[in-house]
Amino acid sequence: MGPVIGMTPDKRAETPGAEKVAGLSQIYKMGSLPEAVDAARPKATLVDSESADDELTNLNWLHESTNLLTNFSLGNEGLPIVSPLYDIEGDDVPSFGSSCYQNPEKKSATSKPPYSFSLLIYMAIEHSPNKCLPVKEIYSWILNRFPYFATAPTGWKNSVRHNLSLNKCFQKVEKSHGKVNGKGSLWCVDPEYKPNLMQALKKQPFSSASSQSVSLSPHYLSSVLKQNQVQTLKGEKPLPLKTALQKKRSYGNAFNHPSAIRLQESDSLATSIDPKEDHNYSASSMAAQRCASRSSVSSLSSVDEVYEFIPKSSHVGSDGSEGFHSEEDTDGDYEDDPLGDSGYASQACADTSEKRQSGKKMRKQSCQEIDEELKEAAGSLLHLAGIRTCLGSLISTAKTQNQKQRKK
DNA sequence: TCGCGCGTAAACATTC
DNA sequence: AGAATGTTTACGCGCG
Repeated sequence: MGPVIGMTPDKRAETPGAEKVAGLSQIYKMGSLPEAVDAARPKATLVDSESADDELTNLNWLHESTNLLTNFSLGNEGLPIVSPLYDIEGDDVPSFGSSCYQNPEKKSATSKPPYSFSLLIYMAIEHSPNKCLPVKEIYSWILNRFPYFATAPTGWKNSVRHNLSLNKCFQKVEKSHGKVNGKGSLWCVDPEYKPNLMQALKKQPFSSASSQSVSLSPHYLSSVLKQNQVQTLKGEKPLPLKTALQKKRSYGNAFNHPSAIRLQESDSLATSIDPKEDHNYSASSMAAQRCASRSSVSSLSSVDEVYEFIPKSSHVGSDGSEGFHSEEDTDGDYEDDPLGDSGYASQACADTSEKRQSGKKMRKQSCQEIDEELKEAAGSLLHLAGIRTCLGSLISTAKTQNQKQRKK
């Protein structure tokens, strides 16, 4: 697929699937623009905290970070999602000049879409409310968006499946334990690879090139908190949160985004990568850091918290013994789909309330996790504070006793 | 020229 | 049994 020039975000009215997806844009409007979230929220808090910089050892920074974490515990609304959806929906992207962003999808009614299958799949999945789709719905989305495929040879479906299987960006999620209705699994985008996909999308000549800024994940902040804790334990002055964050941020994306590591250190990394393993979007470089960085994934989509991914290398039995289940049963999402083929997307519109509820559940869950981390961090700090107080009182007691003894 | 990303085709296995 | 789905392999093409 070669690059195709031009694309306008507002092609809803022109494509069959437009109405369906238009509803989804509402969901995305729940979230702020990536930069807005990333920059505005945390930074605003940090600026407020400036006055506390002189009191490095007090717990103010914890409160500040609590505020930060609260901001990030709201689920997708607070997440710095950088998504092609912004590109496509376009509603929230003021930076699009129509001059550089015409309508390739419109064009693609008769010609091939400007996206690779990987990106098409990515977009399809990202458009889904739950950020995961069965193959069939991926087909549907692509067909709706790119009528080209309606007349194209059926081989493209094979290519889609081929991409899903081969591309490490995509992870399979078991639909449900029962699997009563429908075959196959749901496919999600591995959050670790989202930056890579975004990068790939940005490489499209018409892409929005929305900036990819470092996001502050709860885990990331937590790590800052813990680092400060350690410093406190060591008797060192912990850095004010603001400073600590800036320090970590100074490592740029490399700190948080494996993809960014590749982008910035591609040379060094590329040489250490087994090309065989490195399929799309430098998969192995990502995989290498996956275990370690899983907890610091910056783009915590709802899917991240709800599903565990099925490793592609492992052939998991249908019983899912080694496989993964959604903590929340996805049956409600896909099974008993009365709409058949067009099903998921349109159903998504109809089931918005259900989705919202499940979204709330997810957010609740993530909130709880974050709360637990916060509690843990706060607990440790309080513990330290307690120890300090005890030590202080012990020392003062000892001093007074010494003085008394001397007087005697 | 070579490596890489990508598209395509095909064979095969699994599941429903 | 047949269709849908998932996996794997192979090959060719374009690009840097």
